[in-house]
Amino acid sequence: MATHGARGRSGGRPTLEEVAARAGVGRGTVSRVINGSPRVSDATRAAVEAAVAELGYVPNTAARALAANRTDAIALVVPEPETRFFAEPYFSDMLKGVGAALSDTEMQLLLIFAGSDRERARLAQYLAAHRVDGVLLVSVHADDPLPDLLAQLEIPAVISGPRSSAETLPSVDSDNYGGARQAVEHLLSRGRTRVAHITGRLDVYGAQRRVDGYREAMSDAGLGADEGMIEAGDFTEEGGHRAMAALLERHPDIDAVFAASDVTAAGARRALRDAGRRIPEDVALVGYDDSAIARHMEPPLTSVRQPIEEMGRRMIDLLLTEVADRRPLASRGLERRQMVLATELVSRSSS
Amino acid sequence: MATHGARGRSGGRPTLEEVAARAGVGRGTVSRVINGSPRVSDATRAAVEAAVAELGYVPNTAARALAANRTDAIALVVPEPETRFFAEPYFSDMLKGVGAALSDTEMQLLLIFAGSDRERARLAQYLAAHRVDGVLLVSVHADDPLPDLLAQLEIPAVISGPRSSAETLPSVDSDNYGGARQAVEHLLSRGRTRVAHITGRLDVYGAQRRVDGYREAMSDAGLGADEGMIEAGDFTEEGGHRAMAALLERHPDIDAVFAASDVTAAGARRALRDAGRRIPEDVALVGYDDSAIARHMEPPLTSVRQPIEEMGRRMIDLLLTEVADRRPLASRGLERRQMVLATELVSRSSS
DNA sequence: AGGTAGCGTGGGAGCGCTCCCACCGGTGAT
DNA sequence: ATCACCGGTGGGAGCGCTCCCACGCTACCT
Repeated sequence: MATHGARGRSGGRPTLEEVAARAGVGRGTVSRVINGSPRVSDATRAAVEAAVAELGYVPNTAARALAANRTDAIALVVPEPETRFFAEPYFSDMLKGVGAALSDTEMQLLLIFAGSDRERARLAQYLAAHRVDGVLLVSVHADDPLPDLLAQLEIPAVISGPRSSAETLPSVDSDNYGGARQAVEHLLSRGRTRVAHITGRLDVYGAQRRVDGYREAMSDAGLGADEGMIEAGDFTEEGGHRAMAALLERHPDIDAVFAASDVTAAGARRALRDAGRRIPEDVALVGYDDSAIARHMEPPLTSVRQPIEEMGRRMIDLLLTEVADRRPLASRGLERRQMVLATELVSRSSS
Repeated sequence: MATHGARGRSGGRPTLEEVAARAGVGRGTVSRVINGSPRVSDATRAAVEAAVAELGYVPNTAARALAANRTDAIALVVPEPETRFFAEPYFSDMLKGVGAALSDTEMQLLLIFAGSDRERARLAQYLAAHRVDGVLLVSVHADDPLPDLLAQLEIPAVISGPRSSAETLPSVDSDNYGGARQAVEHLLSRGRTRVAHITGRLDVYGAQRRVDGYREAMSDAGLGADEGMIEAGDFTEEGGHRAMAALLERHPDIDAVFAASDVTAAGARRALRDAGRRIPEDVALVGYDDSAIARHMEPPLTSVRQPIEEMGRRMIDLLLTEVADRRPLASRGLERRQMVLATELVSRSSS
């Protein structure tokens, strides 16, 4: 490595100081221009901008981070193995929204997977080093220690699905309860009466809310709550298959199924086929997520669409607010920092 | 924001200096321990490590980056829109290998998409700010300006597929030529004689090499080079469908197809079905990549497997070497920095 | 006229680390 | 005994920036 003194000065990247000299102003002024402070005269600003352009000046991020005690980076933390991340369109949509919201910002987005214990330990170290200004948390389970760690480190965070109705972190979610109702009411409006539900992982709050929506839509329609019509799945295809098989065994006369995810619905479909049931003639099927799977299934799957991209965008908005508030220790608190977005039923031929 | 003087000292994160005081040694010694220098006595090392543990010291990355002029981060740059990244298992496998190779390192991996012009401009700015120590380039087209930019900025880089036979950057690739030969020879050994080829995007060097492999395997078998049996695809399903339809029109007697990717093969399969051809009875089909698609196709698709995870791992090895070499300006140069890994044919019922 | 805002500005101090030089004491060679 | 040497160590200088205080100046008050 080059010796300390020999670096800089000649050849290397230009520094703030050099820009200042070139523009004939002081360091402070250049810094103000770079950071868009309004307290600079137009003439000075122009001179500085010219010097910046001539020298091809690019601020040194490390120096800025050190002096200002911020990193201009936020992390999207996915407490799942890579595999699931890529398998589920949920994440890629979310990423798209997040990317879009960030694209006219100086913020850098980091994608961090924390599926294994080892990765989680690494993440903890990473956060302890305050290498990001804020964290976006997706798909967090009820007992995850991550939110507490973040709170303790005083790192702003926004969570996608609240962990419970008493979530303390700012959150953005879709209306799981309402979405489930939409699905069930749709099936009922089609004349179905024996509607079963395959749930998601029940340690995910959103999955519980879908169960709530199912239950209440059924009882509102005067169709008592037969708990035998509810079977636990886990958001996987295999789980959907298993659950559907169990349901058919208990209630061979089922005429409709609301599955908590499209992948689950795909598993259910397989079990229905195995049992010789036709879709939708014998059994109508509705999924959740409106993913690519839904469109390509045979028959195409009716599904509840969540505005995932939009959720990503809103999460960024919330997080950036949190990060900015951090500085003047604002009167934070009771403003509504929980956001719920509406879902939409996409009707296809499976129902 | 807290005033400058008031930060640190009390309450905040412990600094090197505080650890030094606690351990009763100098700053330099703590730094040496943190960085694993051998020039520290065992007793001193133990004392420092104890102090680090007691204080919960975590080095300040920004300060380190500023002082040492390195970032301890590398970027995986994907010059494609997010969509393709998620659609193709290639990338997720690569990411897995890269992640594995990096997991026992201090290096942080950044994932950067540069599909749009806007994103590319952002990336250029990012690289100009030297925010990463090195770059991993995947799926680069022949005319991409990125490699030149990296060279100009003197940022070490490793490329996955070479851009041409004269690639100057260190690269890791699978044996596209050999893989294509494997595929064709497999088809020939099954008694097929009218073997067509649907290519990938021909501005990708690897796709060209597959064509070469196809051509030479055919002519080595004494089956002249009928250029009409080659049709250009573009790695997409739609392209595969179109190409297959064109081939069938020209040569209705085709009895085998080697497609340059599994996705392409999926498109070809659809066109074959449309034309009433049975697979493999009428036409045998071989793909490339051995992705999930291959396993789930009907019938399951014979495919050429590239050791993508392994490639990711090797790329990291090469890149870390480059990054390290940078420091003592080593005798770089003629050592072999192009790496080619063998492929493997996975035989299934489509052929 | 003197007083007093307030804008636009320059530059000192400091962020927490790495690098390097100087220094210490104990070896082994002379 | 003298000296060069070397492993082990302390701490100064500096990385490039932000923050803030202080300063000059103009414009407006009384």
